[in-house]
Amino acid sequence: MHIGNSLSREKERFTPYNPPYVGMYVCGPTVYSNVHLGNVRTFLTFDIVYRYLLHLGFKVRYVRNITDVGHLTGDTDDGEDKIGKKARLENIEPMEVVQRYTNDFHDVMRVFHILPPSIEPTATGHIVEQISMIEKIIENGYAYASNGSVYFDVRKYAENHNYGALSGRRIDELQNQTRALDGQDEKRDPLDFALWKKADASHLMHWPSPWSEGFPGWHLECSVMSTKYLGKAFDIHGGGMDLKFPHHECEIAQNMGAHGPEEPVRYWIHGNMLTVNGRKMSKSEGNGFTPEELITGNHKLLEKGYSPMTVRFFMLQGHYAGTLDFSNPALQAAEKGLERLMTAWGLFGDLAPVDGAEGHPDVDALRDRAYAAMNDDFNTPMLIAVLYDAVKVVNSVAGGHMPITEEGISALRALFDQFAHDILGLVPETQDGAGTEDRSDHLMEVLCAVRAEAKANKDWATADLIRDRLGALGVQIKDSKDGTTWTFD
RNA sequence: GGUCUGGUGGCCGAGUGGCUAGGCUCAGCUCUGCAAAAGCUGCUACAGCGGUUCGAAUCCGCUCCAGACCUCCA
Repeated sequence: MHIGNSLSREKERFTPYNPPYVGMYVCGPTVYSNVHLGNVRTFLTFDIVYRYLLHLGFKVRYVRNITDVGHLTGDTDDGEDKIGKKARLENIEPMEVVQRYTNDFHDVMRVFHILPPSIEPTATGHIVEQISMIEKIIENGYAYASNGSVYFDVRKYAENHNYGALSGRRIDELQNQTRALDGQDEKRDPLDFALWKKADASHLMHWPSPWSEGFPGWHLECSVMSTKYLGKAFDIHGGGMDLKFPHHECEIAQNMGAHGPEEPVRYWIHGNMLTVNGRKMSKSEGNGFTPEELITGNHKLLEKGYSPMTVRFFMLQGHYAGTLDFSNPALQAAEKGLERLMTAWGLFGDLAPVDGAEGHPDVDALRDRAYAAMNDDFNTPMLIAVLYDAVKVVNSVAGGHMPITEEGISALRALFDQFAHDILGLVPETQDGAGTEDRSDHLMEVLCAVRAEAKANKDWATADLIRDRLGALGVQIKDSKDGTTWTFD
């Protein structure tokens, strides 16, 4: 298997440090507002990585954090904690903010069938560890305290480390660009970043430390929690493209500043952005959808509602490393495509072997291509193309156009179960009121029997009446040689 | 300005130095009482200009265009 490593900018063969164990860390959300679809895309990307590694038999420890403190609204010293700000605005405790949006995040993950990680640590749960990591970095000479805050000494670090290796930035160029920023009096150098910030009187979230009553810096929690649960050097670190700099660059610096020269992460994976009309989806642009808006279609940029599975499928039709543009025609195409895939998948129930000397489908070849697609940097669009070839096979067999053996059918079924279900996480969307399904199926059988009787008598008026009236209710009738089937909207 | 992505047929979106991606749309055919579904067929693209090559959309250079990051953002 090969992974596109953003550290080397090349596809590299995946070899874990300690097989069959794999450690994977993904930067989770900051829980101060609702997640939008752009966030969902990133977590979906790593859901696929996680699922595929599990499918291959790896024992994966998947750590995805919740950032519940520490990120400021701006770079200046008077910048306010986002969570604190929200708490002030809504007149509630910061931890209420955190809880509310953590719950929301979990709900959204569930709606999109994104598996929960093995460990979901929070920044506030690791204040002690963060303080001790700062102490280590100071001990090693890469950080200094100043007026109750602690800063990472980027210049000092860069003397014997390659700061900027991940993002391709050169320190001298960064220097030029940062010079203009203000509110940096405490720093020795504008490039330095905070490990600990002294809290001013208005700050709601603060903890005691050797330096001041304050709160941890922006990038520290991920270094601390990845080290704690995955070790000083682990296999995969993921996150959105927009975290590459400065967040991940700082993480590397903190890890190496604290623990020594070993690269903390072997494979960096960055998911690309979701765009809307060519623009990055973000909260400030007002072009982000919440899942609710998406499902109901209640948003000015949406022509109609789209189901979570449609969106999941749509996102998987593009490769994670490229940007993906969110548009109504593209969503509608995905909706139809998914329906065709699901319909074929549902046909397995009544698929029977068909005799024939020649023209048997080569299911082994399909499976090989499916693995080849996933092994090539989790190429889900290519996998989906393979699945569509399998759809054609299923439909041909179902239509009696193609011979197949009993083994062929079960191999085909396994292909769908493993790749569409286990790996892509696609499941048929449940109709409202699952408990009523049996009864409505029985009712449909009755109606179809009546209609078959009418058709046998060439009473087309009655047959069409039944079909049209059911169609108006959202039930599609499809006749074939072997009988009649139906689908619900 | 720097760093980094990308520009593919009507739309979305893969990929590869030479051989059909796939989905959606559209047209035709088969099947069918009609319809739908399904199957088959067609619409054959790779920003522009140079270069390397027997051969490039795929490699190299330049140009143009778009986007992201460089301040919090998945």
